[in-house]
Amino acid sequence: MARSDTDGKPGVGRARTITDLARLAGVSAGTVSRALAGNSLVNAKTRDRIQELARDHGFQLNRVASNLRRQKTGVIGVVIPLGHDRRQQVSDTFFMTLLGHLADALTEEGYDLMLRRVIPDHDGDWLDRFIGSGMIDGVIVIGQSDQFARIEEVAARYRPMVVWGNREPGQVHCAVGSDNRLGGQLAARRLIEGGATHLAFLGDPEPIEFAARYAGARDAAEAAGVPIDVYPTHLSPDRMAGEITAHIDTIVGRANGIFAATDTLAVAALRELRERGVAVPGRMRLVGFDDLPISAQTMPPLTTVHQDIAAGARGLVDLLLRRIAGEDAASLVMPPALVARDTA
Amino acid sequence: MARSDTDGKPGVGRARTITDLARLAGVSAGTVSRALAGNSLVNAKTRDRIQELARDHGFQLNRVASNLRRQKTGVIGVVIPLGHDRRQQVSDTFFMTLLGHLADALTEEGYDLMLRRVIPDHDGDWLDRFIGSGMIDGVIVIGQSDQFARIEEVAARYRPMVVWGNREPGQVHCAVGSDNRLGGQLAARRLIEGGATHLAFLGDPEPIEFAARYAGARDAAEAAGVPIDVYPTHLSPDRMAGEITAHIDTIVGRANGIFAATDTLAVAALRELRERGVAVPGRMRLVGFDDLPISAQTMPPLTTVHQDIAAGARGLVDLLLRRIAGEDAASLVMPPALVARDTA
DNA sequence: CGTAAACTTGCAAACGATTGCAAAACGGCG
DNA sequence: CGCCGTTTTGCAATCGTTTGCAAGTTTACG
Repeated sequence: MARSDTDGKPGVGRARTITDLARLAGVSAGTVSRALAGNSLVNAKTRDRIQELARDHGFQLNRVASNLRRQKTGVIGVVIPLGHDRRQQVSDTFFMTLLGHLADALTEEGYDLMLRRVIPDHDGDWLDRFIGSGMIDGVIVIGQSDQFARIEEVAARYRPMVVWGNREPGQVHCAVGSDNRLGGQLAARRLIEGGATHLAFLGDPEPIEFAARYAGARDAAEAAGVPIDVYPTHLSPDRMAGEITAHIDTIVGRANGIFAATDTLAVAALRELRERGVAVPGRMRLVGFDDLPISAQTMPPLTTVHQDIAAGARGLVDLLLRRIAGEDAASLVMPPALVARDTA
Repeated sequence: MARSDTDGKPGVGRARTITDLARLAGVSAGTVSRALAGNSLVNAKTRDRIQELARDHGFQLNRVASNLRRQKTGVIGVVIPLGHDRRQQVSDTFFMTLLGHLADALTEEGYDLMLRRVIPDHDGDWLDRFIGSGMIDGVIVIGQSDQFARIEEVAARYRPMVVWGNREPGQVHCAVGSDNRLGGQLAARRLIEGGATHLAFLGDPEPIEFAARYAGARDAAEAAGVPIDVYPTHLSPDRMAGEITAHIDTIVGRANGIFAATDTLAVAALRELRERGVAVPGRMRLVGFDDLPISAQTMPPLTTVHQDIAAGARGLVDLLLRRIAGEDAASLVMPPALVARDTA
């Protein structure tokens, strides 16, 4: 890679390596390294002189070499496993928002973020490969997808890992997530208290998080002696719309309360209902899950179960850093909260 | 880091370095390296034997060492500069969606993605520091923010960089983005053709992309002899709501057509209007920009200017890879398209 | 002025993989 | 069996920093 020698300030070439800088300063490479690190072992005057020299020559430490030598990278891996047919998950608003907050929290702590999207079906080794690369100091897994078993297996021998998702009794891996079951209970209870006598669960009950939401809703429904039906619906934008359209007439015929596994689904359902002239919440009550930014903007504003995404991100980062430090941090389950707006 | 020697298959320890593997196979490290790389210089039988050994011992190549030696990392940096008071940009839906598609496109090409969020005001050296770290083979800058000059300066000496944003005449850096000015024209023309006689531009006209959208709208407004006022509004969720509430009464009093710089703003405005009982599009016409997934879900569905985000991401990646390969790829300006829904 | 203690510096060995070059092994053929 | 041309392999240098250790330089103080 050719590089002009006359960039930067006039008459001042760029210094590429610490050795270049050492030559310029008339000291050894070791001293330069210590000077740049602010190591107190080096004479204050020399240190300042070298740091100034580094600035003047636009010197940037080669972090790859540094990482190799120190066996630490200052990079946290964030991996999103895409289970079967959940292709679009990466652009799912919830995950994207979580990712944004993760970026914020990690930046705050001086870490870089390496994002990797994997399809476990194509690459059974996805977690080991990431961890073994030596490029990251720890890993955050966003969503358990259908990889619960593999995550457990890896967790048994690799400490610096935390997972966004559900916590099962007796599970090994450190997870951060909402109490999905409780959230489901809150949602269903709200619908029932508002007068709903027949519930519909809108969403794919396969993924473990959604399964928990459904289980919670069923808890509440059974306690109140109210029936609840499942209407499986995918999250990917291309399939979602059609599936909801297909479901909605049946739902309107049978139920008077909908619990959507996600606000994304709830918003779409709300639109379908209003297009058909079904009064919300008059004729049909509706509760979502997530409390995305859009949810306050619908007409009428959506009643939903709030997850504090920013707090979740901070929790993930906090636990991970503690595990990197060797501490044996435990899982974190965050209580969801019902946000009562106007759809239920 | 202590590591048990009995992980994996029974009786089979883990091999950490290529040298471990070499010892096990009874060959030299060089041969193992070549075998794993599938290099034809090594005997086919030896190669297979070594690869099997690697599998059995759960061997993972240390990519940090490999990167250092090869002077290539297989990682692309994605950096989001947050200009003054655009703190929340990272969680802005548009950027998040773009990021998701970038992750897809880069994964497709076998690259990893390193995400970095920077605040240029706090760190004037943000671009050089990222580039000089040696950790990335190229960089994608998401949004020019108020850093146009610095990006230009860096582009003059660093090739593998592409930027999402506006293209100015004579600009050095390689950009991919929509023709914002044309988009603005489309929006304003639509409002005017629908009968609007006084326009309002909702959004911060400072960032260069938004400035271009406003300029386009003014082109169309002037051509039609229609006045257009600017109502500066920030994008960060905490400030946005209040500012829009403050603006909306004035707007309703003076104008009958709103061009919002972003769908996010449009959706919020739509809500305010409906809350006040202002008929849309009857009394007030409204056009947004971006065509986010939500925009089709509002009531009534939002008329907006569509940007093909997925295509943009592919364009960014494609151009970057060509530049990494040494080609001198030029900027890409994508035509926006008006999506006529029901608000104008 | 001598000596011990306290600072500074340089040297050289890592970190783990890749690769040019030379040596060794192999196969074919006269 | 000897020689030559191919394959295969090993050796050792290299990528750029960091850091333990030893050597060199000051400083302090009796």
